[in-house]
Amino acid sequence: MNNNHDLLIKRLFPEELPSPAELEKKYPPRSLAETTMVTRVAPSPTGFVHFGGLYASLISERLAHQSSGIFILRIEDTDKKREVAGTAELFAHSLKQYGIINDEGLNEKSEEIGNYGPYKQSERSAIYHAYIKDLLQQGKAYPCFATTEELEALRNQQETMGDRSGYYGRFATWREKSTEEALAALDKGFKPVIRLKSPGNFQNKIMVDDLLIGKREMPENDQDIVIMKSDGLPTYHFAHAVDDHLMRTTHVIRGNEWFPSLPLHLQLFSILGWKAPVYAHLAPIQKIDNGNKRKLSKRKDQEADLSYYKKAGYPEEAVIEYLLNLANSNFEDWRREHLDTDNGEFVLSLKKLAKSNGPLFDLIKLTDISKEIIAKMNADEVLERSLVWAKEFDQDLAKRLESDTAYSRQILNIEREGAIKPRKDISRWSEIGEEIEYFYDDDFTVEASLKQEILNEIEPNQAKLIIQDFLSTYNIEDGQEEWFDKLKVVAEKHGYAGNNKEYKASPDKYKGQVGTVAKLLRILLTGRTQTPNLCAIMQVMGQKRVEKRLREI
RNA sequence: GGUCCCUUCGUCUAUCGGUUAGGACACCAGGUUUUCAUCCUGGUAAGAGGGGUUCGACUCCCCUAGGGACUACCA
Repeated sequence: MNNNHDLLIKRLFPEELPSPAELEKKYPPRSLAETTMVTRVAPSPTGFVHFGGLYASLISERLAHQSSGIFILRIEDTDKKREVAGTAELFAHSLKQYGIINDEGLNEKSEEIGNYGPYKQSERSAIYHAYIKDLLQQGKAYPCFATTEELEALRNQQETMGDRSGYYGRFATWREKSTEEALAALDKGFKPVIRLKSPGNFQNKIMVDDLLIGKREMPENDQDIVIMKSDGLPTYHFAHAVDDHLMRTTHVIRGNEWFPSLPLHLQLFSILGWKAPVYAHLAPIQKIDNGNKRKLSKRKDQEADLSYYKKAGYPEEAVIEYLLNLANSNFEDWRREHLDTDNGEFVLSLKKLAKSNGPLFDLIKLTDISKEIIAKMNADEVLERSLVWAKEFDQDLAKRLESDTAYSRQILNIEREGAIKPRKDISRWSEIGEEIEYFYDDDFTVEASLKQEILNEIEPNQAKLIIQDFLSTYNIEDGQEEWFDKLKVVAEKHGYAGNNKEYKASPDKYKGQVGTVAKLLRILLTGRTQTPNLCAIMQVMGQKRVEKRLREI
């Protein structure tokens, strides 16, 4: 009997495996202070980076580094069916782009760093097998040859009978099978999964503790869950326990979809004889759909995919600040008091993390934050970053920006550097193209209808005279005040009030007010009715261009 | 069905038994500006419902309702 049991284990794991003791030695406890946190983010590489993944990464990284700790990127690629090649690299790269630096695991150069690796679960098979073999030897796990069909049938039966579904208790038939039966199944070429022989009782209540949710009572786990799939790879649950123990993770920060598995995970740690990490289960970012909230979903919501923000051209720090805002609502107070401080200096508090069931994603708030952030940038930065964006997503804009970078820089600097109130009208790089369009001559036109609109307000011949008079005194060097004074003189000469108050006081005395004259210039120069400061625009455009456009009347 | 979580302005949230329930975004109105974007001032707007406990409840307890998660050889 005993011999057969050994034989079974040998047939299951013929390879040479390290012992648990050796692994303990190879991955020793980190010599860190009590308060230091070791955190990790553990995405599964299924083709894209989820917005929520960035959120969890941000929180984990900040907490680790605020405590002089370690932040790890581990790749959970145990589901070979869903894996999409290159996602691990994409994740590492994205983290880096958003300024989230991991100390261990895959870095943005696709190198693995750190002494607690490998950090890809598919490369850790020997480690998982070592522990599974050990559990098998101790009789705490067993092979199960139940087929998918059998399990399906079991589920159906349980459902109709009103039983809890799952592989547990009297339903866990392979738990009771003899070693010989297992060997026979093996002989027939069947590939088993390995199940945990759960010592739990569903009737027992255990206390679980979560940093965000608090202490809660939950039933003990009695499910003989699969710890190793028939392809030899571990399931999430088992890999989590092994990896977070061996990597010496102190705090597991993850989505609260895992909260129901907590009794199971605690049981795994206990069976393996390890101290469980501290858990913090994060509420997922949600979206409203037909009046109901639901998690952001890759399939339905483009904003679930991080690449959406890149393509739309939101600056990375805007996304980060939005996320910080969701994480700690006092972030915006901090931001008001520290206008120019890097958000890295904000101290993130785990305690202040919302306990709600998940905030709704708010694109408008992101936009607002983004406008503030871009407004603070200088022209060089705006040029450089919009150019980087344009090269990837808008070739025409890139060409335009590069055609005369000094000119582009001047355009982007209008009402920016040195301005008391810098413009806050750009929220994403994708808006720059339209914003600066009219400064370039290649396809500049004034729509006929627009021209007509102003010529209905100012009679055409008079408009010509106004332009003539204006150009006769206009000097490109004129500052704001001089410029406007001259405009007023011209306006008044032609029967327009010099300011709105005068006009309003006696509208009958005037044909209009100086704003109407400005509108004439604005339309001829830019082809639109709303632009930044006209004087500044003209200075940037230059004497020749201004004259040419104004004479196009 | 079972287990568990959640519920304050439209949205994100503050309040940790005594507040005119505060802020931010959004929205509306007024003001400043040559237009717009700003900026300034003001405004609309909230404790799911019902029971307790208490001198007093958004806050503590219970019930109901609504929403969410999990219930795989997916994570």
